[in-house]
Amino acid sequence: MARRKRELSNNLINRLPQYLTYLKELDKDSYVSALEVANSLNLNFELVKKDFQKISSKRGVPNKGRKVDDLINGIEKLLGFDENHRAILVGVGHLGNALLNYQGFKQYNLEIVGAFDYNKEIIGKTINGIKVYDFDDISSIRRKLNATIGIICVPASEAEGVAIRLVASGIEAIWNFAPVRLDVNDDVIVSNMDMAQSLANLAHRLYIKK
Amino acid sequence: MARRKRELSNNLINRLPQYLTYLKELDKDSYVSALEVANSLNLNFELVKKDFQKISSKRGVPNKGRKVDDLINGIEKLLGFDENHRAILVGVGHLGNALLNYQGFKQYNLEIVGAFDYNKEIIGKTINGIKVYDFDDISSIRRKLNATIGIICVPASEAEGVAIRLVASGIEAIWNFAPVRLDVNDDVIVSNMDMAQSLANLAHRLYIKK
DNA sequence: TAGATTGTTAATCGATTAACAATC
DNA sequence: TAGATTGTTAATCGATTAACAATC
Repeated sequence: MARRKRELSNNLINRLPQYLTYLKELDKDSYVSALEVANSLNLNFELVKKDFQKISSKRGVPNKGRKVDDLINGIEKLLGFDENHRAILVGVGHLGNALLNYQGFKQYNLEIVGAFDYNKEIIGKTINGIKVYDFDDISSIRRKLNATIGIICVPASEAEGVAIRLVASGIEAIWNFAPVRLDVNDDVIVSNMDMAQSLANLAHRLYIKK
Repeated sequence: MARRKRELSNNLINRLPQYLTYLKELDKDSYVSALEVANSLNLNFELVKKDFQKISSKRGVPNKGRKVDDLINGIEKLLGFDENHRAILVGVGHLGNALLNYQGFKQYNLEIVGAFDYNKEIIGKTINGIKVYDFDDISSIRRKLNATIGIICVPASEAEGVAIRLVASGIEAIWNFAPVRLDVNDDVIVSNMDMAQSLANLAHRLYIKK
Protein backbone atom coordinates (compact mmCIF):
# COMPACT_ATOMS: atom_id res chain seq x y z
CA MET A 1 0.00 0.00 0.00
CA ALA A 2 1.48 3.30 -1.09
CA ARG A 3 2.10 5.91 1.55
CA ARG A 4 -0.31 8.80 1.27
CA LYS A 5 1.40 11.64 -0.55
CA ARG A 6 1.74 14.69 1.61
CA GLU A 7 0.56 17.98 0.23
CA LEU A 8 3.23 20.65 0.26
CA SER A 9 2.64 24.16 1.47
CA ASN A 10 1.99 26.78 -1.14
CA ASN A 11 5.05 28.75 -0.19
CA LEU A 12 7.24 25.71 -0.69
CA ILE A 13 5.65 24.95 -4.04
CA ASN A 14 6.42 28.48 -5.13
CA ARG A 15 10.05 28.08 -4.18
CA LEU A 16 10.45 24.81 -6.05
CA PRO A 17 10.63 26.26 -9.57
CA GLN A 18 13.20 28.72 -8.31
CA TYR A 19 15.35 25.93 -6.93
CA LEU A 20 14.86 23.97 -10.12
CA THR A 21 16.05 26.79 -12.36
CA TYR A 22 19.12 27.33 -10.22
CA LEU A 23 19.99 23.64 -9.92
CA LYS A 24 19.68 23.03 -13.63
CA GLU A 25 22.57 25.41 -14.21
CA LEU A 26 24.85 23.19 -12.14
CA ASP A 27 26.66 19.99 -13.03
CA LYS A 28 24.27 17.11 -12.38
CA ASP A 29 26.90 14.98 -10.73
CA SER A 30 28.23 17.66 -8.44
CA TYR A 31 27.16 18.38 -4.89
CA VAL A 32 25.54 21.53 -3.69
CA SER A 33 25.01 22.75 -0.14
CA ALA A 34 21.93 24.38 1.28
CA LEU A 35 24.02 27.37 2.29
CA GLU A 36 25.26 27.93 -1.24
CA VAL A 37 21.74 27.85 -2.66
CA ALA A 38 20.39 30.04 0.13
CA ASN A 39 23.01 32.68 -0.59
CA SER A 40 22.50 32.61 -4.32
CA LEU A 41 18.73 32.80 -4.10
CA ASN A 42 18.68 35.18 -1.19
CA LEU A 43 16.80 32.82 1.07
CA ASN A 44 17.26 31.77 4.67
CA PHE A 45 19.77 28.96 5.10
CA GLU A 46 17.67 26.89 7.51
CA LEU A 47 14.69 27.24 5.24
CA VAL A 48 16.56 25.84 2.27
CA LYS A 49 17.98 23.06 4.41
CA LYS A 50 14.51 22.03 5.52
CA ASP A 51 13.12 22.34 2.00
CA PHE A 52 15.86 20.11 0.64
CA GLN A 53 14.98 17.46 3.22
CA LYS A 54 11.43 17.44 1.91
CA ILE A 55 12.54 17.42 -1.70
CA SER A 56 15.19 14.76 -1.65
CA SER A 57 14.53 11.09 -1.14
CA LYS A 58 18.13 10.41 -0.20
CA ARG A 59 20.08 11.67 2.78
CA GLY A 60 22.50 14.49 2.29
CA VAL A 61 26.19 13.96 2.79
CA PRO A 62 27.70 15.84 5.72
CA ASN A 63 30.50 18.16 4.74
CA LYS A 64 29.48 17.88 1.12
CA GLY A 65 25.85 18.68 0.52
CA ARG A 66 23.37 16.99 -1.76
CA LYS A 67 23.75 15.60 -5.22
CA VAL A 68 22.31 18.11 -7.71
CA ASP A 69 20.77 15.27 -9.60
CA ASP A 70 18.77 14.02 -6.60
CA LEU A 71 17.39 17.45 -5.88
CA ILE A 72 16.33 18.00 -9.47
CA ASN A 73 14.64 14.61 -9.61
CA GLY A 74 12.94 15.22 -6.29
CA ILE A 75 11.51 18.55 -7.38
CA GLU A 76 10.42 17.27 -10.75
CA LYS A 77 8.68 14.40 -9.08
CA LEU A 78 6.84 16.59 -6.57
CA LEU A 79 5.73 18.86 -9.38
CA GLY A 80 4.84 16.04 -11.70
CA PHE A 81 7.30 17.45 -14.22
CA ASP A 82 8.72 13.97 -14.65
CA GLU A 83 5.56 12.88 -16.45
CA ASN A 84 4.32 14.24 -19.74
CA HIS A 85 1.18 16.34 -19.40
CA ARG A 86 -1.05 16.85 -22.40
CA ALA A 87 -2.97 20.12 -22.50
CA ILE A 88 -5.53 21.76 -24.75
CA LEU A 89 -5.90 25.50 -25.02
CA VAL A 90 -9.18 27.34 -25.42
CA GLY A 91 -9.29 30.84 -26.88
CA VAL A 92 -6.84 31.65 -29.65
CA GLY A 93 -6.71 35.41 -29.18
CA HIS A 94 -3.62 37.45 -28.49
CA LEU A 95 -2.82 35.64 -25.27
CA GLY A 96 -3.71 32.20 -26.59
CA ASN A 97 -1.42 32.84 -29.51
CA ALA A 98 1.38 33.87 -27.21
CA LEU A 99 1.04 30.66 -25.24
CA LEU A 100 0.80 28.47 -28.33
CA ASN A 101 4.06 29.98 -29.51
CA TYR A 102 5.79 29.77 -26.16
CA GLN A 103 8.72 27.38 -26.18
CA GLY A 104 9.23 27.15 -22.43
CA PHE A 105 6.58 24.56 -21.60
CA LYS A 106 8.77 21.70 -22.82
CA GLN A 107 10.94 22.34 -19.81
CA TYR A 108 8.03 21.41 -17.57
CA ASN A 109 7.04 18.48 -19.72
CA LEU A 110 3.83 20.24 -20.65
CA GLU A 111 2.69 19.79 -24.22
CA ILE A 112 -0.15 21.69 -25.83
CA VAL A 113 -1.70 19.15 -28.18
CA GLY A 114 -4.64 21.11 -29.49
CA ALA A 115 -6.36 24.49 -29.46
CA PHE A 116 -10.01 25.51 -29.62
CA ASP A 117 -11.95 28.57 -30.68
CA TYR A 118 -15.37 29.59 -31.97
CA ASN A 119 -14.01 31.83 -34.68
CA LYS A 120 -14.50 30.08 -38.04
CA GLU A 121 -11.60 32.02 -39.51
CA ILE A 122 -9.14 30.46 -37.12
CA ILE A 123 -10.59 26.96 -36.94
CA GLY A 124 -8.58 24.57 -39.06
CA LYS A 125 -5.43 26.63 -38.93
CA THR A 126 -2.23 25.37 -37.38
CA ILE A 127 -0.23 27.52 -34.99
CA ASN A 128 3.27 26.45 -34.11
CA GLY A 129 2.30 22.95 -35.16
CA ILE A 130 -0.84 22.93 -33.03
CA LYS A 131 -4.18 22.54 -34.79
CA VAL A 132 -7.14 24.76 -33.94
CA TYR A 133 -10.47 22.95 -33.58
CA ASP A 134 -14.07 24.07 -33.26
CA PHE A 135 -14.88 24.41 -29.58
CA ASP A 136 -18.19 22.69 -30.21
CA ASP A 137 -16.26 19.49 -30.80
CA ILE A 138 -14.41 19.75 -27.50
CA SER A 139 -15.63 16.51 -25.95
CA SER A 140 -14.76 14.11 -28.72
CA ILE A 141 -11.50 15.79 -29.63
CA ARG A 142 -10.35 16.11 -26.03
CA ARG A 143 -10.81 12.39 -25.68
CA LYS A 144 -9.02 11.67 -28.92
CA LEU A 145 -6.11 13.90 -27.97
CA ASN A 146 -6.03 12.38 -24.50
CA ALA A 147 -5.50 15.74 -22.82
CA THR A 148 -5.83 16.14 -19.06
CA ILE A 149 -5.19 19.86 -18.67
CA GLY A 150 -7.29 22.69 -20.10
CA ILE A 151 -5.78 26.14 -20.54
CA ILE A 152 -8.37 28.91 -20.59
CA CYS A 153 -7.45 32.05 -22.54
CA VAL A 154 -10.88 33.45 -23.32
CA PRO A 155 -12.24 36.78 -22.02
CA ALA A 156 -13.47 36.87 -18.43
CA SER A 157 -17.10 36.85 -19.46
CA GLU A 158 -16.76 33.54 -21.30
CA ALA A 159 -14.43 31.76 -18.93
CA GLU A 160 -17.03 30.20 -16.66
CA GLY A 161 -18.94 28.71 -19.59
CA VAL A 162 -15.76 27.35 -21.11
CA ALA A 163 -14.76 25.86 -17.78
CA ILE A 164 -18.06 24.04 -17.46
CA ARG A 165 -17.70 22.51 -20.89
CA LEU A 166 -14.09 21.59 -20.25
CA VAL A 167 -15.09 19.79 -17.09
CA ALA A 168 -17.93 18.05 -18.89
CA SER A 169 -15.49 16.91 -21.54
CA GLY A 170 -13.49 15.11 -18.86
CA ILE A 171 -10.61 17.46 -18.17
CA GLU A 172 -8.82 16.93 -14.84
CA ALA A 173 -7.22 20.31 -14.29
CA ILE A 174 -7.70 23.86 -15.51
CA TRP A 175 -5.00 26.46 -15.90
CA ASN A 176 -6.96 29.67 -15.99
CA PHE A 177 -5.56 32.82 -17.58
CA ALA A 178 -8.89 34.65 -17.54
CA PRO A 179 -9.27 37.23 -14.77
CA VAL A 180 -12.07 35.47 -12.89
CA ARG A 181 -12.39 32.85 -10.19
CA LEU A 182 -13.92 29.76 -11.69
CA ASP A 183 -16.55 27.95 -9.73
CA VAL A 184 -16.12 24.31 -10.66
CA ASN A 185 -16.50 20.97 -8.99
CA ASP A 186 -14.00 20.45 -6.19
CA ASP A 187 -12.36 17.44 -7.74
CA VAL A 188 -11.25 19.50 -10.72
CA ILE A 189 -7.96 21.23 -10.03
CA VAL A 190 -7.85 24.93 -10.85
CA SER A 191 -4.76 27.08 -10.89
CA ASN A 192 -5.13 30.74 -11.71
CA MET A 193 -2.58 32.81 -13.55
CA ASP A 194 -3.67 35.89 -11.72
CA MET A 195 -2.57 39.22 -13.16
CA ALA A 196 -4.60 41.10 -10.57
CA GLN A 197 -2.69 39.50 -7.71
CA SER A 198 0.64 40.10 -9.32
CA LEU A 199 -0.20 43.72 -10.07
CA ALA A 200 -1.68 44.20 -6.60
CA ASN A 201 1.62 43.10 -5.19
CA LEU A 202 3.53 45.61 -7.24
CA ALA A 203 1.06 48.42 -6.68
CA HIS A 204 0.94 47.93 -2.94
CA ARG A 205 4.70 48.09 -2.63
CA LEU A 206 4.69 51.21 -4.75
CA TYR A 207 2.08 52.65 -2.37
CA ILE A 208 4.19 51.78 0.69
CA LYS A 209 7.26 53.38 -0.80
CA LYS A 210 5.56 56.70 -1.33
CA MET B 1 4.14 63.63 10.48
CA ALA B 2 2.37 60.85 8.62
CA ARG B 3 2.10 57.51 10.29
CA ARG B 4 4.41 54.96 8.72
CA LYS B 5 2.42 52.84 6.31
CA ARG B 6 2.31 49.25 7.40
CA GLU B 7 3.24 46.64 4.86
CA LEU B 8 0.53 44.06 4.38
CA SER B 9 1.22 40.36 4.29
CA ASN B 10 1.47 38.74 0.92
CA ASN B 11 -1.50 36.52 1.59
CA LEU B 12 -3.67 39.49 2.41
CA ILE B 13 -2.55 41.33 -0.71
CA ASN B 14 -3.53 38.33 -2.76
CA ARG B 15 -7.00 38.33 -1.24
CA LEU B 16 -7.57 42.01 -1.88
CA PRO B 17 -8.27 41.78 -5.62
CA GLN B 18 -10.71 38.99 -4.88
CA TYR B 19 -12.58 41.14 -2.39
CA LEU B 20 -12.50 44.03 -4.83
CA THR B 21 -14.05 42.07 -7.65
CA TYR B 22 -16.80 40.79 -5.40
CA LEU B 23 -17.54 44.15 -3.82
CA LYS B 24 -17.74 45.94 -7.14
CA GLU B 25 -20.72 43.82 -8.04
CA LEU B 26 -22.65 45.19 -5.07
CA ASP B 27 -24.49 48.46 -4.63
CA LYS B 28 -21.97 51.03 -3.43
CA ASP B 29 -24.29 52.45 -0.82
CA SER B 30 -25.35 49.14 0.65
CA TYR B 31 -23.80 47.37 3.60
CA VAL B 32 -22.11 44.02 3.47
CA SER B 33 -21.13 41.72 6.32
CA ALA B 34 -17.91 39.80 6.70
CA LEU B 35 -19.91 36.61 6.96
CA GLU B 36 -21.64 37.18 3.65
CA VAL B 37 -18.34 37.80 1.86
CA ALA B 38 -16.70 34.86 3.59
CA ASN B 39 -19.44 32.52 2.43
CA SER B 40 -19.45 33.81 -1.12
CA LEU B 41 -15.69 33.65 -1.50
CA ASN B 42 -15.28 30.45 0.46
CA LEU B 43 -13.05 32.00 3.06
CA ASN B 44 -12.99 31.81 6.84
CA PHE B 45 -15.34 34.28 8.49
CA GLU B 46 -12.89 35.50 11.13
CA LEU B 47 -10.25 35.98 8.48
CA VAL B 48 -12.49 38.22 6.41
CA LYS B 49 -13.54 40.12 9.50
CA LYS B 50 -9.92 40.80 10.39
CA ASP B 51 -9.04 41.69 6.81
CA PHE B 52 -11.88 44.18 6.64
CA GLN B 53 -10.60 45.86 9.78
CA LYS B 54 -7.26 46.37 8.10
CA ILE B 55 -8.86 47.55 4.87
CA SER B 56 -11.42 50.00 6.14
CA SER B 57 -10.60 53.32 7.72
CA LYS B 58 -14.01 53.57 9.32
CA ARG B 59 -15.57 51.38 11.97
CA GLY B 60 -18.11 48.81 10.94
CA VAL B 61 -21.68 49.06 12.09
CA PRO B 62 -22.80 46.29 14.44
CA ASN B 63 -25.78 44.37 13.16
CA LYS B 64 -25.26 45.82 9.72
CA GLY B 65 -21.77 45.33 8.40
CA ARG B 66 -19.61 47.73 6.45
CA LYS B 67 -20.40 50.16 3.70
CA VAL B 68 -19.40 48.62 0.37
CA ASP B 69 -18.05 51.97 -0.70
CA ASP B 70 -15.65 52.21 2.24
CA LEU B 71 -14.26 48.76 1.61
CA ILE B 72 -13.72 49.43 -2.08
CA ASN B 73 -11.98 52.72 -1.36
CA GLY B 74 -9.86 51.10 1.33
CA ILE B 75 -8.68 48.34 -0.96
CA GLU B 76 -8.03 50.67 -3.85
CA LYS B 77 -6.00 52.88 -1.61
CA LEU B 78 -3.89 50.04 -0.21
CA LEU B 79 -3.22 48.83 -3.73
CA GLY B 80 -2.61 52.25 -5.10
CA PHE B 81 -5.40 51.69 -7.59
CA ASP B 82 -6.79 55.08 -6.67
CA GLU B 83 -3.88 56.76 -8.42
CA ASN B 84 -3.15 56.56 -12.09
CA HIS B 85 -0.03 54.54 -12.89
CA ARG B 86 1.75 55.08 -16.17
CA ALA B 87 3.57 52.09 -17.59
CA ILE B 88 5.76 51.33 -20.56
CA LEU B 89 6.02 47.90 -22.09
CA VAL B 90 9.17 46.37 -23.51
CA GLY B 91 9.01 43.53 -26.02
CA VAL B 92 6.19 43.62 -28.54
CA GLY B 93 6.04 39.91 -29.33
CA HIS B 94 3.02 37.69 -28.92
CA LEU B 95 2.71 38.31 -25.20
CA GLY B 96 3.48 42.01 -25.44
CA ASN B 97 0.80 42.31 -28.08
CA ALA B 98 -1.68 40.53 -25.89
CA LEU B 99 -1.01 42.92 -23.04
CA LEU B 100 -1.15 46.01 -25.24
CA ASN B 101 -4.57 44.89 -26.39
CA TYR B 102 -5.82 43.94 -22.94
CA GLN B 103 -8.68 46.14 -21.80
CA GLY B 104 -8.67 45.11 -18.15
CA PHE B 105 -5.87 47.36 -16.90
CA LYS B 106 -8.15 50.39 -16.80
CA GLN B 107 -9.89 48.77 -13.90
CA TYR B 108 -6.68 49.00 -11.90
CA ASN B 109 -5.92 52.48 -13.11
CA LEU B 110 -2.91 51.20 -14.98
CA GLU B 111 -2.26 52.81 -18.31
CA ILE B 112 0.29 51.63 -20.83
CA VAL B 113 1.58 54.83 -22.39
CA GLY B 114 4.27 53.46 -24.67
CA ALA B 115 5.89 50.31 -25.97
CA PHE B 116 9.45 49.48 -26.95
CA ASP B 117 11.16 46.99 -29.19
CA TYR B 118 14.35 46.51 -31.19
CA ASN B 119 12.60 45.24 -34.28
CA LYS B 120 12.67 47.98 -36.93
CA GLU B 121 9.55 46.57 -38.53
CA ILE B 122 7.47 47.22 -35.44
CA ILE B 123 9.01 50.50 -34.34
CA GLY B 124 6.78 53.40 -35.28
CA LYS B 125 3.62 51.34 -35.39
CA THR B 126 0.70 51.95 -33.10
CA ILE B 127 -1.00 49.09 -31.31
CA ASN B 128 -4.34 49.74 -29.67
CA GLY B 129 -3.42 53.41 -29.64
CA ILE B 130 -0.01 52.81 -28.07
CA LYS B 131 3.05 53.83 -30.02
CA VAL B 132 6.04 51.53 -30.35
CA TYR B 133 9.43 53.19 -29.88
CA ASP B 134 13.02 52.12 -30.43
CA PHE B 135 14.31 50.62 -27.20
CA ASP B 136 17.55 52.53 -27.69
CA ASP B 137 15.63 55.71 -26.94
CA ILE B 138 14.23 54.34 -23.70
CA SER B 139 15.73 56.91 -21.35
CA SER B 140 14.54 60.06 -23.03
CA ILE B 141 11.14 58.70 -23.99
CA ARG B 142 10.49 57.20 -20.57
CA ARG B 143 11.07 60.61 -19.08
CA LYS B 144 8.88 62.31 -21.65
CA LEU B 145 6.07 59.81 -21.08
CA ASN B 146 6.51 60.13 -17.35
CA ALA B 147 6.13 56.40 -16.80
CA THR B 148 6.97 54.79 -13.46
CA ILE B 149 6.30 51.13 -14.22
CA GLY B 150 8.12 48.98 -16.76
CA ILE B 151 6.51 45.83 -18.09
CA ILE B 152 8.99 43.28 -19.39
CA CYS B 153 7.75 40.93 -22.12
CA VAL B 154 11.01 39.94 -23.75
CA PRO B 155 12.45 36.43 -23.82
CA ALA B 156 14.14 35.18 -20.66
CA SER B 157 17.60 35.63 -22.10
CA GLU B 158 17.10 39.34 -22.70
CA ALA B 159 15.15 40.20 -19.58
CA GLU B 160 18.08 40.99 -17.32
CA GLY B 161 19.60 43.39 -19.82
CA VAL B 162 16.28 45.11 -20.37
CA ALA B 163 15.76 45.41 -16.63
CA ILE B 164 19.12 47.09 -16.19
CA ARG B 165 18.32 49.66 -18.86
CA LEU B 166 14.85 50.24 -17.47
CA VAL B 167 16.32 50.92 -14.05
CA ALA B 168 18.92 53.22 -15.56
CA SER B 169 16.16 55.11 -17.33
CA GLY B 170 14.60 55.89 -13.97
CA ILE B 171 11.78 53.37 -13.70
CA GLU B 172 10.48 52.75 -10.17
CA ALA B 173 8.89 49.33 -10.54
CA ILE B 174 9.14 46.38 -12.90
CA TRP B 175 6.35 43.98 -13.74
CA ASN B 176 8.21 41.03 -15.14
CA PHE B 177 6.53 38.54 -17.47
CA ALA B 178 9.80 36.88 -18.48
CA PRO B 179 10.49 33.55 -16.77
CA VAL B 180 13.56 34.67 -14.83
CA ARG B 181 14.31 36.27 -11.49
CA LEU B 182 15.68 39.71 -12.11
CA ASP B 183 18.59 40.85 -10.05
CA VAL B 184 18.13 44.58 -9.67
CA ASN B 185 18.79 47.20 -7.07
CA ASP B 186 16.73 46.73 -3.91
CA ASP B 187 14.94 50.02 -4.17
CA VAL B 188 13.40 49.04 -7.49
CA ILE B 189 10.19 47.10 -6.96
CA VAL B 190 9.90 43.86 -8.92
CA SER B 191 6.80 41.76 -9.24
CA ASN B 192 6.97 38.57 -11.25
CA MET B 193 4.16 37.16 -13.29
CA ASP B 194 5.39 33.68 -12.74
CA MET B 195 4.03 30.97 -15.02
CA ALA B 196 6.34 28.39 -13.49
CA GLN B 197 4.88 28.94 -10.02
CA SER B 198 1.35 28.82 -11.27
CA LEU B 199 2.00 25.67 -13.26
CA ALA B 200 3.92 24.11 -10.37
CA ASN B 201 0.87 24.60 -8.24
CA LEU B 202 -1.36 22.87 -10.72
CA ALA B 203 1.08 20.10 -11.44
CA HIS B 204 1.74 19.35 -7.80
CA ARG B 205 -1.95 19.00 -7.04
CA LEU B 206 -2.29 16.74 -10.03
CA TYR B 207 0.56 14.67 -8.64
CA ILE B 208 -1.09 14.45 -5.21
CA LYS B 209 -4.38 13.35 -6.73
CA LYS B 210 -2.84 10.42 -8.54
C1' DT C 1 41.43 15.69 13.34
C1' DA C 2 39.03 19.90 12.17
C1' DG C 3 35.57 21.84 9.75
C1' DA C 4 31.77 21.97 6.84
C1' DT C 5 27.54 20.41 6.30
C1' DT C 6 23.52 17.63 7.25
C1' DG C 7 19.95 16.02 10.74
C1' DT C 8 17.03 16.86 14.56
C1' DT C 9 14.88 19.16 18.12
C1' DA C 10 13.44 23.49 20.21
C1' DA C 11 12.09 28.42 19.95
C1' DT C 12 9.97 32.12 17.61
C1' DC C 13 6.92 34.42 14.85
C1' DG C 14 2.99 35.64 12.34
C1' DA C 15 -1.20 34.33 10.31
C1' DT C 16 -5.40 32.19 11.12
C1' DT C 17 -9.05 30.64 14.00
C1' DA C 18 -11.83 30.75 18.16
C1' DA C 19 -14.19 32.86 22.00
C1' DC C 20 -16.43 36.32 24.05
C1' DA C 21 -17.66 41.24 24.86
C1' DA C 22 -19.78 45.47 22.95
C1' DT C 23 -23.18 47.79 20.21
C1' DC C 24 -26.55 49.18 16.97
C1' DT D 1 -35.40 43.60 23.53
C1' DA D 2 -33.24 40.06 20.77
C1' DG D 3 -30.19 39.13 17.38
C1' DA D 4 -26.84 40.06 14.07
C1' DT D 5 -22.70 41.81 13.46
C1' DT D 6 -18.48 44.21 14.69
C1' DG D 7 -14.45 44.69 17.99
C1' DT D 8 -11.05 42.70 20.89
C1' DT D 9 -8.47 39.41 23.17
C1' DA D 10 -6.85 34.67 23.53
C1' DA D 11 -5.66 30.10 21.52
C1' DT D 12 -3.96 27.43 17.83
C1' DC D 13 -1.37 26.22 14.08
C1' DG D 14 2.13 26.00 10.76
C1' DA D 15 6.02 28.02 8.72
C1' DT D 16 10.35 29.85 9.61
C1' DT D 17 14.40 30.47 12.29
C1' DA D 18 17.70 29.07 15.76
C1' DA D 19 20.54 25.88 18.34
C1' DC D 20 22.96 22.00 18.83
C1' DA D 21 24.17 17.12 17.84
C1' DA D 22 25.89 13.79 14.39
C1' DT D 23 28.81 12.54 10.60
C1' DC D 24 31.71 12.38 6.67
